Amino acid sequence: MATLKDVAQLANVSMSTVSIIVNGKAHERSISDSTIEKVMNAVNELGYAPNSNARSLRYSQANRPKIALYWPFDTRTNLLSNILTDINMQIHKNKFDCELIVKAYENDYIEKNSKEIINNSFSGVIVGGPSQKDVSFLESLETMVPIVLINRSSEKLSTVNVNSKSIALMAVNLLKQAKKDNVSVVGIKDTYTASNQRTKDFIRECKNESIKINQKNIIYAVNDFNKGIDVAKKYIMQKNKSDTIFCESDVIALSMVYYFNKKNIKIPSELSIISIGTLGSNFTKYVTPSITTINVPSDKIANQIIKILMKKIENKNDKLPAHITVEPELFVRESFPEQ
Amino acid sequence: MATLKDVAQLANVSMSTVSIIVNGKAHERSISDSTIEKVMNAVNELGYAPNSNARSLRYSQANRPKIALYWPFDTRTNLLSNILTDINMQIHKNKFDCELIVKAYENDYIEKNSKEIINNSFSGVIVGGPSQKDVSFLESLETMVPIVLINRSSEKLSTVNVNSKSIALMAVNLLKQAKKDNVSVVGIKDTYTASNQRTKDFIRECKNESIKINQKNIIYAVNDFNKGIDVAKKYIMQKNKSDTIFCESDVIALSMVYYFNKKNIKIPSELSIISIGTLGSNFTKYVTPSITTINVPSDKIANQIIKILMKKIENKNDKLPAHITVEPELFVRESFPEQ
DNA sequence: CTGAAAGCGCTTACAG
DNA sequence: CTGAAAGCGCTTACAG
Repeated sequence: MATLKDVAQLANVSMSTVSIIVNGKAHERSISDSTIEKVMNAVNELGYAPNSNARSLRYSQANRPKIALYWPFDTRTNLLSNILTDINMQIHKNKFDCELIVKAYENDYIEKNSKEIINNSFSGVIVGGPSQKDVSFLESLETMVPIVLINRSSEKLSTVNVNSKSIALMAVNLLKQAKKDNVSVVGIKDTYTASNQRTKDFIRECKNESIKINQKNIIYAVNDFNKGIDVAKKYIMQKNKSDTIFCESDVIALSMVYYFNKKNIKIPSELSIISIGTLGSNFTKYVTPSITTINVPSDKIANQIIKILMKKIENKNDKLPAHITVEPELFVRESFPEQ
Repeated sequence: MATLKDVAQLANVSMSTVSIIVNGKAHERSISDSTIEKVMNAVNELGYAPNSNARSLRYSQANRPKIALYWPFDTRTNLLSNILTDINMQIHKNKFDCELIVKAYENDYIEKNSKEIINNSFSGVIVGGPSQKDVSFLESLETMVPIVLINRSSEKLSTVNVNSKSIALMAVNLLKQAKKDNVSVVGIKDTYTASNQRTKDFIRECKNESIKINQKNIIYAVNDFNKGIDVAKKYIMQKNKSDTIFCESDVIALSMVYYFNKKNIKIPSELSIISIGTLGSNFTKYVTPSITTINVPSDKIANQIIKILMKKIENKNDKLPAHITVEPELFVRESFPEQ
């Protein structure tokens, strides 16, 4: 990478002159046109780009903490988009004077980013959507930088999780109130995480309350907007199907409901649906029928993440990982019968 | 802000020692426990935080271009969330080795951020959702840094816009094919922008094609998920209502359709609906009935933004603002009668 | 109109 | 076990 010095040498002028020209102050400082030309030629020849770190250092620019949000780069449709928006808002609300840097990473390969994490380039790191492998890697890192995982568990790193058991209990309560004792389940197929914790918790709580779930009535699907169609088809083909579906993701539930409408299956009279919500509650509120969801509250998650980081950045001695659990939010709507 | 030097002085040790300890290498370098304690006390007393610019400079860390995305901090539900996700993806796809920094700003007050923009702290700046005032301010800035505005027009700054006229033409074509010659319009009420360009364009094109729009059949509403309810109520109360609605935002269209369903107004046989789509096409695809939308393609917009910035960062001489127009995408669905 | 020098805050190779 | 010094790349006040 060419530096100011290189440019100065090539153009046969001093570094000051180059600096002035590169910063667009040539005329203000009445640099001669010939010098400007010489310098700009050198700049282009060398492909010079100023080093922003040096610049910022020189400017003694407010040394704001830098927070990095690592984000699997192919994530578009889930919780993470909301969380990013909410992190942005919470930084503002908490008047946290920091710089938020969004870094895409590839699942299973967050180690490629290890150098910048260890180097303490950041004052805090938030990791969304890590695989098991990514989590293990991050845990192995010898770094002072506080790392917060979103919806993952770890002994060593801080975590903010939605309370998976609460989700299960909320769902089970709804079932009990409506006297539903037999449920079909739609779970998410995920390559990168030992996912399905929420579905597992739900299944366990159902057992506790003697709500029946036939193994054959559990359908797994990729968390994709279109997959609800397949899921609905599979559901319809089931023998001994239950009249109730618990769905791990509203992303799937949307198209599922659409297909049931098409097939004239009446919701909720013939079929009741509860879904976990990750999209933000507005997206399931105005479909017909509106979908009863137990929502993962991205705003609360973002808020807790920011609080943890602010605290740990404030107090370096606070080395213990924080583990915060956030409660889900129930939205009772038309897809599930009123008690 | 305390520096390493301050800590060293207070702890009565050299800067090297402080640096080693602060970086967690105390044991590896066998620093005595008493020294560690002295230093950590000083660190805490002064609230020392390392200057990451100096650090990065010292590490000669890859001097990646920094791209700042300015974003009105209260924006949650519209296009911008998608664009951020897409910018992230496009950076990856284009193998653009840069740092993406997300900065929240308050509409009408982007000037608060002017210093960091002028300083060349960034190699490129993307601005989403600026008000007229913000645009004027940015235009007045004497800076070498390329600035790209999303969906705004400017002579001086680069812009990436969805082709508003194409949207209008697509909508008008649908109307003509379906022999609709009388339309109601739902427009967005926006505090910060001379918005409604799209609605204006649509109205103009309708005139060109002799499609009637009664002034009384134009309803304005804030772009909020719940506002479709009010809009639908107002529509229902209209005298001489048309049997077709053109809606400027799918955010509004969702709840509007929901309310029409409730009131048993049959779509599309009694009432046809076309909406501009900003949410991403999946969100209007699986509501019942699915909504015909003309979508603002956030992926294409993001792609163009990144291309402009890559080009301008590559070639400093390229000072002329780029003006890129991106074509909308039509999704014909159930809310509008098949031709 | 242009240059030499100081210094932003940090880390590391080296010396002791 | 700890310190003095060099240097990362830049900008600016000063000198001429």
